[in-house]
Amino acid sequence: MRTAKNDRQEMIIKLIKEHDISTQDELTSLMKKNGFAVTQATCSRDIKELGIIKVTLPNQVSKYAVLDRTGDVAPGRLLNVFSNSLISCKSAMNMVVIKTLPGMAQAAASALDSMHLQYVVGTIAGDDTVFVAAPGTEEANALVSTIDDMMSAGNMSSEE
Amino acid sequence: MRTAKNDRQEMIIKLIKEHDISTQDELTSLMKKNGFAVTQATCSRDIKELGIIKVTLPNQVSKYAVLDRTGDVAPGRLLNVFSNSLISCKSAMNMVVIKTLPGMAQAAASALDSMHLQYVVGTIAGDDTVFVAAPGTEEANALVSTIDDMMSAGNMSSEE
DNA sequence: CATTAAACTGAATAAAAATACAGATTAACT
DNA sequence: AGTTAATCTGTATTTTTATTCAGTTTAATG
Repeated sequence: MRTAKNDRQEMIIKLIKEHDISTQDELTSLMKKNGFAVTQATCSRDIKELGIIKVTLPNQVSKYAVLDRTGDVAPGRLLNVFSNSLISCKSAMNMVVIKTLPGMAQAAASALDSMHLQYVVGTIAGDDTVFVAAPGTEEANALVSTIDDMMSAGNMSSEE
Repeated sequence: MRTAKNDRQEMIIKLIKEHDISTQDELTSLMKKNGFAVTQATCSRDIKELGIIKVTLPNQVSKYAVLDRTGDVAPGRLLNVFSNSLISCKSAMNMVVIKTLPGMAQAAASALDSMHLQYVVGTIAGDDTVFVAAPGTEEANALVSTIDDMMSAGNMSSEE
């Protein structure tokens, strides 16, 4: 069921994505302009529920940003989630192409990101494929080995 | 040169990585236990400088976390929304990998697209990463320069 | 050195965000 | 419907964070 709260939180996400908002009072005003009668207290609660964060940009100005929630997991679990959803891993020039179970690519990429592996310049995920950019062909090959190792490590089905 | 401030900020990062800290007062106490006589005001300033954020975990508990900025944040003052959402920009062979604030990649890619820059063959965006394909390595490097310029556009004085 | 400017920091305070409390609304069940 | 429990939200307040102001230290230059 679609509640008023759902609509409100959706609008909050929309506004935060579209505008540079740096205080909850600002957000509250914007919400009112968009037809949502809310107070700062409610915005505070919604922001907390939605896991929205306040980031400080390099120019020392801060603003709210919507954070995707896959990021903060314990390392062990991370490796597990990652390795269990992988199907294959190959390199193509300086790119590593990882195949995952359907719908797992986002989670796998996010897990990979938080491992901070050497040579990973960046990752992009679709539904069942992750692209990883490496500096060059050599590094991409090295990454494939590393990831292959993790795939076998994760099969030792012991949990935390 | 290694200043007292450097040491202090390094310790702050260390403590935040190792402990679950949810207020600056907590951090201040921990700092004191580790031999750094600081006040909450200084912690606040350091946290801001370091781009450290406060995240709300899925269980609704919040804590500070070090946001990975890949170390190479571009200097200078950022102007518009596009450049404000960029964190870093590197090339890897013929690819340009752009890191953005969480949730900003789509917007950044779309903004980039509408600029019709030379050499941009195509872009694809995840949550906080944009891949840009260029015809070759040279062109990718040129693109990085162009984007770096945009990131520091509007700075008052020369670089630090 | 001496002088001036810049960077840094603490104490006090202002600004912003989170929450206790109470009333209102909704849900679930009899 | 009536009852109870749970969820939700605004007001007022507390808690937390950012900043102002003034004093200090550090750095740069004559």
